[in-house]
Amino acid sequence: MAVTIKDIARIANVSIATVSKVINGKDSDLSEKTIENVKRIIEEENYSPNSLARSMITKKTKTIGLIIPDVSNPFFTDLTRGAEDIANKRGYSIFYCNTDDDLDKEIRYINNLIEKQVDGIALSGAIVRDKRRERNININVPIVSLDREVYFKGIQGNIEVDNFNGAYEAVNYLIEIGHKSILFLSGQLDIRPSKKRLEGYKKALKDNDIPFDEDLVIVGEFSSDFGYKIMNEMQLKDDTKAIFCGNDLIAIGAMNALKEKGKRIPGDVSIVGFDDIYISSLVNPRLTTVMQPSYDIGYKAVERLIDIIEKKDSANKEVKIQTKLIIRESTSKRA
Amino acid sequence: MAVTIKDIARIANVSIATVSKVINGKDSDLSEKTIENVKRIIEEENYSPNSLARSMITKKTKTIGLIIPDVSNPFFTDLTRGAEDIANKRGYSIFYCNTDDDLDKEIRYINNLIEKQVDGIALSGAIVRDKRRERNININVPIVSLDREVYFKGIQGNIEVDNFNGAYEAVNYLIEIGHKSILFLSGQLDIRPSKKRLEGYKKALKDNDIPFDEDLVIVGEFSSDFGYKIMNEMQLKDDTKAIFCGNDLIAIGAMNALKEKGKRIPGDVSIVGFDDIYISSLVNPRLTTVMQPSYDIGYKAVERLIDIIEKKDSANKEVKIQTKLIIRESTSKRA
DNA sequence: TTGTATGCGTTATCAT
DNA sequence: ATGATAACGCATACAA
Repeated sequence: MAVTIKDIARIANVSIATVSKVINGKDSDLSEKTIENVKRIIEEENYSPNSLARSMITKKTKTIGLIIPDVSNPFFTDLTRGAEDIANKRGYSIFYCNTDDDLDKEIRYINNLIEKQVDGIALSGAIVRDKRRERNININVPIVSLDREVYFKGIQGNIEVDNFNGAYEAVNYLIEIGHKSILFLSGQLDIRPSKKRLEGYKKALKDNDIPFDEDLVIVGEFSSDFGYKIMNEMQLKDDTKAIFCGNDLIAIGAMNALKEKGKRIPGDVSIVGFDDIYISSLVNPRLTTVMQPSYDIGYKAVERLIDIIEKKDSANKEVKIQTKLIIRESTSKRA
Repeated sequence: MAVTIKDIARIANVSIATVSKVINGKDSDLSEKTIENVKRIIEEENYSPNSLARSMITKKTKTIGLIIPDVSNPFFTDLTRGAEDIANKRGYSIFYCNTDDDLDKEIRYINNLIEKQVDGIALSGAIVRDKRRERNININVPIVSLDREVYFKGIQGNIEVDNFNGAYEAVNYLIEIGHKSILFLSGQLDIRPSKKRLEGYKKALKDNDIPFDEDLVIVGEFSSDFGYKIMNEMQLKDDTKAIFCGNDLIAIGAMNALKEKGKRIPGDVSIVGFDDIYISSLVNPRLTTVMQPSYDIGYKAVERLIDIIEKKDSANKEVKIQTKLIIRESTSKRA
């Protein structure tokens, strides 16, 4: 049996109210002597308050849920780390949950988190959504959505990366260095970031008077496998010497396939990724890419969430995060 | 105000005891009619039980803590994923915590988890330990330690990778293909895995009648930076054409530095890593390495922990996990 | 300056 | 077949 506040009270010869007061620092009207005494006994008895009991009364658990598709995806691992850092700094604990982009699993997690009385949820939704179903689900804690679009009732904030502009800059850069025929290897188009990247791609072409060629857009998954396989299967048109990829994994896969085919990068083909995951600067040649500050995204999302929970809620509930084009070695002027 | 069991009872015109019974499936002696009725109202009212209140009574939170140095380290991200998968499968939630290899932070997390009444903790300890201090800390929930050695009282299980054998096989392989002078770029020697790898390295030399040369062991950190910098600073002895690295990040860093210096891999230098993180098969040349099943490690640790919590505790509390040498392209016969 | 009493939402025991 | 009630460990309003 763990020692409780009652035990401390008994041993210290005071009431539990008194003990409670010193535990919570509300000891302004207690005598120095009792405070010291109680503290000593708490120490001696190795007393640790039961936060469940406390939460029953305060209606706060100092706990939040973080729901993401998969930590193994480097983008989300950094995001997860950022989330934990700010949570810890603010005195919150994180329940972390992987949905594998499965909406059912996501909803089960949400229900579980609500039962566990989390103070709020940071959610990066599964790829395929169901507006109808989501709108019927009542979530009674603050949620901030992260990067992806969700339709639950009561979303209280949104952290969004400027994917449009990120893609625009990347493609524009490719055009600047002489490329006109640019292949776009996209991830699933169901999620907003993909749509925005496609829009950015199109806009950059348009602004440079290059006609859009739909054969140059191939939709797959956000994996190196997709990049590798598609580059193995398909034959690049003679004049397309540049590839813009939906993320770095795709880019790295594509790069590997191309290298195996004897193509030189960037000599024969220029490649740009998206994300700037850890390995992109470790790969050979080092990858030119659009950096998304994934750590910051997690950090800011949770910071925002906690602000909402604690009503420190500032004005703007939409946070837009900018990307940055990192030019490394996988791109070069078109010969 | 959230709807409680009381509200359901009132609306259904039954007692809270009855409602509680249907919630928990203990309805063997309730009439079909009331069961259906209560269920319907629970549905209608969107009732969600408060697990805090439940846990106060059952003394179980169905929650465990996972403490690791850093999710961003690819080894730990996979481990974290494995941990979550089994936890979820068994109906548990995970509090996840990063210590940055800081023992103080680790202990703060442990205390916090205990206050939150976790049913158990899976712990991969910080690098630098403090036996004296740890032995004074009383942890009243089951802990299983993961990969690294810790000294808290009440450790109830241990998942350990056979680092000795992993290193032995790797070095032995290098010797088999003709290498005699093998540089060892080790991570911090404070943790047991590093010590074991060093032992394995030495043993392989010994078994092949190669004298141990302490100049060939360099201790740094488990980062690509270390590998990169050390290979930039130092001059390889003429006859050392093989490097065994404490992990893949070191190996990749070293490989990059060497390539920049004009060395060909594996033509001029053979390199072996440790871990088999995701990127090792994406890098060029693809890295020969000692695979640690990091996902399984997390999975089995938490599985073991839950078994202990639920007293399904089978006999052996020590789980030893085997490594596997993955031969890829970064190694070749010595010319 | 300290203590008493109530209640948080549930489960579990024991009546009825 | 159903219900009344104690108990879990704590915070808080109020009394002393």
